[in-house]
Amino acid sequence: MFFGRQTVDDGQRSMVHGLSSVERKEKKMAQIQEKYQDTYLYKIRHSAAHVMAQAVMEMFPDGKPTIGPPVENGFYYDFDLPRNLTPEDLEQIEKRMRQIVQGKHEFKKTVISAEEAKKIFADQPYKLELIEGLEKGGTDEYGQPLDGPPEISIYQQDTFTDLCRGPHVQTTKEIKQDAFKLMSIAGAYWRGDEKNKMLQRIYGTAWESKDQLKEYLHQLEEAKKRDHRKLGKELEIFIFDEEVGPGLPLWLPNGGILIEELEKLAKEMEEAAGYSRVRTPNITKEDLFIRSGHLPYYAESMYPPMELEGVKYYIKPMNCPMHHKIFGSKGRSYRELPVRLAEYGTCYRYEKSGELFGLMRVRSMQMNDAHIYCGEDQFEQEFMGVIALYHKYFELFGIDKYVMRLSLHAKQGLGKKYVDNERLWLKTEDMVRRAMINGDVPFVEVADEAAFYGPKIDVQIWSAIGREFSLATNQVDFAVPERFDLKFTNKEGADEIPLCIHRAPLSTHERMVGFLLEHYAGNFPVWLSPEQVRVISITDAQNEYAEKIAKQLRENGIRAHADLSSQRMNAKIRQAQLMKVPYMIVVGDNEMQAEQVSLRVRDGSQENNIPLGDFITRAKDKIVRRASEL
RNA sequence: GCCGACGUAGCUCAAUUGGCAGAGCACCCGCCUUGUAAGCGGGAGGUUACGAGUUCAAUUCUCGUCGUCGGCUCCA
Repeated sequence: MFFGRQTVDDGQRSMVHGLSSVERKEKKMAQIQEKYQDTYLYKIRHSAAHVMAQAVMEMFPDGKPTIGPPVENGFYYDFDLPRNLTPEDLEQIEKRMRQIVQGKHEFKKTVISAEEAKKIFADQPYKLELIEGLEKGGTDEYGQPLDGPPEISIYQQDTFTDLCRGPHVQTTKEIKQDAFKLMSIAGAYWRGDEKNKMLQRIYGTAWESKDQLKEYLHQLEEAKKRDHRKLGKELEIFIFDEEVGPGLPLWLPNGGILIEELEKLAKEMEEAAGYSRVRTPNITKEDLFIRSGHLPYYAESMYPPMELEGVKYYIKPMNCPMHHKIFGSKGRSYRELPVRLAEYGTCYRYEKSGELFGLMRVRSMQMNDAHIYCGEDQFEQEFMGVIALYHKYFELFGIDKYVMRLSLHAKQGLGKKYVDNERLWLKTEDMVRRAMINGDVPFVEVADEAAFYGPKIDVQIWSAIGREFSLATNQVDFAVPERFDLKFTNKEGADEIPLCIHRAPLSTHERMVGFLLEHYAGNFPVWLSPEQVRVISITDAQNEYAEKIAKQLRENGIRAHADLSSQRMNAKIRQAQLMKVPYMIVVGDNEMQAEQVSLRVRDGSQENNIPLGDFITRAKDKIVRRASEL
């Protein structure tokens, strides 16, 4: 299991659906997520956060504590402190925490009134703000919305008192002094709002035993090995260059192959699913984005316009408006619906500098985009057709660690973040919800995550180091087609506005390749491997034979190179293994005389003296089937 | 964008309190001709990210710029 930090305390604003008859991983994940708050581990972590707060407040009596919840794998606490923390401070705090937990101090809960609470925390402005939230009943102590006014309680251990609803362990001694560790210092905005003051956050991890902690730290080390940024460099997939610019990846030849293979896959699948391919320009007049309504919502993350002869042009951050133009370029009958327009569109988004993250978050991207225009009666079938496509891809890649998230609007965002039409929001959200339930696809609902023009299903995945991303997306658009005056003639001969489904099952090339690198830890299946076969000669007496074999493989559509260097065979094999080449063909005098080859597979197994023709048949079969096995 | 840390050869990393910038791998040359994860020797490779400042002297200290990383915010 591997959750993003963000998802853990989402308990109140998310709901889980369609779990009854399905045995997928999401079910387990969702259940674990729901139950986390009832676990002993949760109490340990919550209590460790309080102990940490005590240690920090002893060090900085003038500091102001804010909130400190458990999160996945650990806990954090945010403070407003007179000076910035250093790594040395962290050591001190950790040392002091060990003393405190040894003290076997009891966690004592006291239920109090808002008035009493305000007295106790009179000199703690952040706590007062939380108490007011509790009093009004609008939000809990973490700022999450609540249904009614909750009971207000405090927890005390040793010298430290915190506003808290618990639960906690009995005494500090239950936090094993060798089973927790402070991990990092970070900045975090008060209440997660960038307009607020930036606080100092300390992240820690805590477990039931020393061994569990050790295991967790080991897992972190292992995860770093499959970080796509590290693998991307080692396997020569992509680079970033300072002079080219941040977030603008350069694809090396090996990366180019991955992209070509993904694109080939998408084209095959989309053709089979009845899509038509279109091509659209990378820049467009400002007018297009004014009409689409993107500009007010998106301007900040768009590259600034270039002005020529008094006309402003933007680099496109998305393809939809162009596809809308294609749909609207002629009269449409209900008979030709649904119209499915697909394009691997290249887009540019000016993500803030601090948001960039390897290939997972970039500024130039090639999107597996398509827009489906359909009537309302066709919606469910089309929407579920897209979900089916997702499942086909995920099965092919063996992706099972994901959550489908129904991203909804939030009432307070209407007219700001979201198109101001509550009726259509509720209607389309319900359409998606019903489609998912009818299709028996498990999903979670999360408020305030929709696109500005409609609800969507996002497929959430986690990078090797645990950061959460939307990989694929399937969105409903009930607003923009109207703005483009899109229509079709229905059976009754009247004009009707189509619904639009935006979808990107294979995400962007950037995020998909980043994800796949981590997913396979660089061990791509044969069809995706940039180099499928490396032919290794044992001495240079076989070089000519090796080259002949490589040529023959290439003529059969297999990506093969011969390693004719004068190194020892062992070194050549090592290099091929490090580059994670699935097949190594080894040829020495024996093979050359018998006109055969010896095969070493990436997993270490070997088969000696087989006819080349047999190997070619086998390799081609794996490639054509896009087999996951070697 | 915000808080913090970091930036040394193509890559991974060294360099005691400021005192001539090093190693392994990769690369080039030579030797070796080898049976399933590193054969041996030699050579070349650096304006220590960039720009200022302090100092007799700066990779080392200070400031700025750029970039990367851990988070926050935001997101395909």
